[in-house]
Amino acid sequence: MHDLGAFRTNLDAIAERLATRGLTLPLDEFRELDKSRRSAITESEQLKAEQNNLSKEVGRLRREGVNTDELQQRSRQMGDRAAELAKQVETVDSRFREMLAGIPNVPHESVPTGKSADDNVCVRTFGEPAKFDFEPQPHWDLGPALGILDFDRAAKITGARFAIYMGLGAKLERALINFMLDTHSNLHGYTEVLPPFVVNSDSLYGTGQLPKFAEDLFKLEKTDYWLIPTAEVPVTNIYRDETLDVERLPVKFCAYTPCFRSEAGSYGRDVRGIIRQHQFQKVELVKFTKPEESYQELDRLTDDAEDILRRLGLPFRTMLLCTGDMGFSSAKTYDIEVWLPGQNNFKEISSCSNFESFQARRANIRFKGGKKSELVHTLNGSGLAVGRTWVAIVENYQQKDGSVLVPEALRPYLNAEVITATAQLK
RNA sequence: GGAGAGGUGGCCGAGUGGUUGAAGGCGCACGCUUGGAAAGCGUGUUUAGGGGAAACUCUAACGAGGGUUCGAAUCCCUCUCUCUCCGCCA
Repeated sequence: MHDLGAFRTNLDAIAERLATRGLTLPLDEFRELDKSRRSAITESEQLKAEQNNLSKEVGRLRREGVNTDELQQRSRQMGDRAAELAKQVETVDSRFREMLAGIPNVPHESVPTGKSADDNVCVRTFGEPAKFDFEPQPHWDLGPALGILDFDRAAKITGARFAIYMGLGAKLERALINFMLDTHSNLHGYTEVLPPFVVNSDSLYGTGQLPKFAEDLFKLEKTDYWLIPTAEVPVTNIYRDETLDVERLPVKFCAYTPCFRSEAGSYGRDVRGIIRQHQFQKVELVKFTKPEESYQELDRLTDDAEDILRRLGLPFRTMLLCTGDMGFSSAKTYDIEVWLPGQNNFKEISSCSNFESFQARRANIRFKGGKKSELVHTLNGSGLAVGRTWVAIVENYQQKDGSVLVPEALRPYLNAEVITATAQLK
């Protein structure tokens, strides 16, 4: 959500920046709406002020025993007209807010202009794609063969885009969660939180999923509850409608949660394997910072996420997203893409964004140092998507016989050095 | 799920339908006082929106939303949240 005042005064400059996202603002309509909104407000408030005065007059006269029938009637008529106008204000105002709420964040000046993912800029790489003296298999072949992944039975108990992890497959997922949480909380200074996995509409509005992206979410019937699509929602909303003491900033949280996404509109994309599931696990990093520190904190957050991949010895590249490829609420985003030999390609495993005050304004999260309170900047990034990390390990550490070597850093968590075929699934 | 109690400013806590945006207290800020501090005294201390260069001014907000009334923190209805007891339950 944009700031109305700033939006109004810098309309042309903002429109220009938004154009780089491929968005054309209806400037005339906006100005027209703004004008009618303000004149409606002025008119109805003036009327209301008059009516308030009349009411006071009535009160005074009645205490003196004067008959006020006529005055009361006038006041009533005035009140009715004021209410009518107030309704008009409400109509214009809600149309205005709707419009404002539907406008994405303005890209930071350091974001490259571009139309699609093709225009993203690689800012660094780590490691070299491993060379195999055999044909590396995709995880959807390796997993079932090892008896650690079962798609068919998952489809039976639930449906498409669900999976069962078995044996060391399940343990690997759990080991990764623990490894990531330990690394972030013990080494990177994040406070671990375990939030609700179900949230209300206000929270989704606060982080920007609602009202625009309801179709991407699962809603619980007959309630105002939704399954979270990411830990970003409950964790960012921890401080909704609160003012933090400036001394506490930056606040850094890491959280493990399952995530649920309807994946409406992604039919045919990543249909094989566990790359794109309705339910997946993620460890998320969330920060609340002072405005002047948010970009430095974004770089650190991205580095914290990358650190997980470095420790696991997984090759990756970090992409700075161009204006056309960024998410709705973001002002700047880095995607970390891990190398997947089974698909001979890089695949997004983390998305680290600075939302500046865009979410904070919607969620009303402030900080106070001096006299005046100010909106915080919010940031988040995956640290990392656990399912895709699982895939990266299985595919990068696969051996000729179909077994999977366990990365050094993970062995204390898994109590195994190699994942070999077992008869877990039959 | 059943029964009861309650949601007022940063906090505590008043509030007979009518100059109550809200007494009083605490806290906080500034000033006076002091060698310095404490105490004391004085002033100030919500947010959002409209108008204004500014001083300032108007509107709205006492959990949320409706209603009654010339006028609602105060009366009525619905919802919601918190607490206590009972039931059920991991």
